[in-house]
Amino acid sequence: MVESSKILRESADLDDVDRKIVEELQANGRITNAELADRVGVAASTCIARVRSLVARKIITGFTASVDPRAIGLDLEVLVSVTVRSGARQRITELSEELRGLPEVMQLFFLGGVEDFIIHLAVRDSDHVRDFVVEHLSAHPAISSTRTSIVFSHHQNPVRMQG
Amino acid sequence: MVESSKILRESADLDDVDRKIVEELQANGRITNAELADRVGVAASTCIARVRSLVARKIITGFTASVDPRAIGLDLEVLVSVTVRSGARQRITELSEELRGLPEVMQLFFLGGVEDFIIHLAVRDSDHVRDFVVEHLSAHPAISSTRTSIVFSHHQNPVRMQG
DNA sequence: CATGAAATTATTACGAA
DNA sequence: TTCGTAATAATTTCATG
Repeated sequence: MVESSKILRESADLDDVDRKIVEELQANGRITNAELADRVGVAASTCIARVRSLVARKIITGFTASVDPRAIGLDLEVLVSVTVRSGARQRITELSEELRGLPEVMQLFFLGGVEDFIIHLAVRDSDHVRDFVVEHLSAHPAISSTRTSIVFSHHQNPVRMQG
Repeated sequence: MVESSKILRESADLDDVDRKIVEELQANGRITNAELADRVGVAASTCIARVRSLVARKIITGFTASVDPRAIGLDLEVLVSVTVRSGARQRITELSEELRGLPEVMQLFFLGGVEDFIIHLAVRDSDHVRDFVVEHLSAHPAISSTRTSIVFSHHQNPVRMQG
């Protein structure tokens, strides 16, 4: 089925206009359509159709405001590495769902390797970390061990085209 | 200086309207101001002033489109843990600046603990990971060791109020 | 600070190329 | 698909409470 795999790749293929739109919207997701159209060099009506197509094709998965955790009293970020008890691996999915719902959890990486998860937390202080780990991790029957590291700084980049 | 520390905290303090705006804009950063005002229950002119204040106070640090790396041919995500050579710790800052500029790097966590960094990469395939590690990490004089883990899945949550 | 109203801009269907 | 246009809708300034 060479055809269908080619079609699948083509459907995600971005031309120069799409690429520029994606770049601009990653840098400023609240830019007006008119301004975006100007920057990209197409008509406003073309631009809005392109943006909708990018969203419909799930190339753009959403638009979000970035919030500084420190600005709302969450002064401490940590990464917690978690190892799941062998024989409880089938419970990883339900555990991950549970963790995702907790307000402290900013990110969850489900991994292959020695560690099964890494949890990125934003919390008030070190007492809050301890409470989180005790309540949601140490006590959990599927969890074998955890390791907590302080995050001194954290940078997030836009997704960039490569190759 | 009880006063000044109180003032600092107050300046970041959000009332119910601010909290609702932050929540809505994290869920949909491209919502119109009119719609946002409706949802929050204030006049459009009030709403836009609140949003600007949140941005001016750096509570909202930006607005971005979320892009699916797989949709643009970056089919593999990995975390690379990096340990810096003791005696080269003062070079961590410059190394981090260098890494941030690379297109593969989506996130960079600068840590306290056994590992000094964790790098979150989006790449084409395993050859691409190997090339990245060889070119930018193994060869670097400040780097002592690296460990790479495949990311099976990755979830990102909005920042949520706590307490 | 918040609001409503007025003026300015932006969004968006749609017809034509 | 792209564009220009025209109607609709949103944004933003500002005077007033």
